[in-house]
Amino acid sequence: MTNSDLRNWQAVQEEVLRRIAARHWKPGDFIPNEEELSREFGCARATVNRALRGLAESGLLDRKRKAGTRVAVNPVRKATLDIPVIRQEIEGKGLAYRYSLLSHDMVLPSSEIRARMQSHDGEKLLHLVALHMADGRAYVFEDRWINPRTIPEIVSADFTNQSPNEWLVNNIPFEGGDIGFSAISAGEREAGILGCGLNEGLFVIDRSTWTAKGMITSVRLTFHPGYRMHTAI
Amino acid sequence: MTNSDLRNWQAVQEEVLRRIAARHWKPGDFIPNEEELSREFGCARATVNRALRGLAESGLLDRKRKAGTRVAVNPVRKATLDIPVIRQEIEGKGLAYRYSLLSHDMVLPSSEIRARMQSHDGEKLLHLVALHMADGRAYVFEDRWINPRTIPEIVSADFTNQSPNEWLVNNIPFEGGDIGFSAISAGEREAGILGCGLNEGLFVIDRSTWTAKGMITSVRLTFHPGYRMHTAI
DNA sequence: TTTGGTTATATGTATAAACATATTATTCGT
DNA sequence: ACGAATAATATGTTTATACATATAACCAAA
Repeated sequence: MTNSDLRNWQAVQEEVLRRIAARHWKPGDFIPNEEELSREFGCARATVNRALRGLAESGLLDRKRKAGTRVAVNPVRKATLDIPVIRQEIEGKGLAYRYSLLSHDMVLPSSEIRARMQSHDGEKLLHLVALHMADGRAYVFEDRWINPRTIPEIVSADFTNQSPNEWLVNNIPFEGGDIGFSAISAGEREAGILGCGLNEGLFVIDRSTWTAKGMITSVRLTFHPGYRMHTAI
Repeated sequence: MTNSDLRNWQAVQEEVLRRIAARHWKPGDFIPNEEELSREFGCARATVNRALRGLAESGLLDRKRKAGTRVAVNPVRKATLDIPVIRQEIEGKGLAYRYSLLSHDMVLPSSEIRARMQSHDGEKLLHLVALHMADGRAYVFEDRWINPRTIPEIVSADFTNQSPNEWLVNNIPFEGGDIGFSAISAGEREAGILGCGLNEGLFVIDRSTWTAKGMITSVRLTFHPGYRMHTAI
């Protein structure tokens, strides 16, 4: 019954997964400790550790020092999604990418944007609006605020051939950020830019990124109707 | 200039990150190999490996055997999102959870659903519709198809006190799945169930999960207007 | 020039051994 | 009975060493 030569961490991981799936180890149960498992599987404890650490990272196991390892009671599954540069996403689908800059101003932001960008009172920010097209059809538009205090180079950047999205990705490594996903109903502005009907449901991504020096940028990406973001678990 | 005692993998990781952020190592550049770095940092190669592997997993480095390690040219950032059970998501926000089952039938699926569920021709599937409420207000509704061939226990399950979502999470460990995120515009049905206006933009999650035995379930979660899914990177 | 096999090399993995650290369990003093 | 000090223990990490594996680079034969 017990396999006696699981000598690599992938095999150990699969066996543990199998036992969880077979409900041999049920949610909430403690599983044997690393040392016992390593003896059972005939491998080193480090190998078991590697396998279990992976499962804990993906939320399937809960581990605590001294307490032990247990099967997660409520498997909060973690999905990882790739966030590519828009041009690559479009070209990756085999479509022709085109981009146009719709506006480019230094303006005083609304209080909401000012708060999100942690900008000073009365400080102007760079506001960019750009449209990304796939095979000539509107794909997503990018409404972006950038803080020139954090990124002085931005004022001399040329966005005629490269989108702000791509410029930033290529030039400014960021250290952290947060992303929100939501849906809106197309208003006059969105319908006009994307060329879709009023009130169509549109997928929206809001993203803010920063470095140690401060807030870099905050952007809203509003996608064409029917857009679907996809991932596997 | 060179730090001489980065003896744990977190410190190594931070130093590598710092050099990338400082553009000392630019996108596309090869970085020194593990052995060189371990000498520079005064630690074991395994420690460097641990640090770099983590950065590669999060998409910041590209590693290939023999070729070496380079800073990712187009940092496809990976965001991980937690997918909790709906009850927990609601209770986690400090709101009162309630749930009601709107319908519960064995029916012949549409061809689209039949394809997605990989069900046989003429085979009936379990169709469930349930509404999840937070503080008495519609939060999300769950439109779910389940294959009783894969999950025979499902036909005798009682969904009066436990939602299909929670029943499945607690009883059927799954092995794989895929998730799609999109937006729709509220039609009659959605507006009726969620109690929102017609044409409001609604956030939608489509998820299918399976085990080795076959397709388990396919569900569409349609959220209330204004819902926002959130994550950090 | 192309094809195919060989070699060198960087990452990937496994191992034992030791120590670190968090946290539970126990014991002891009051 | 209660809280504080202490021991026990499971995971976490580091190390040196060895071997595995993918593959870039090179070289030779067609």
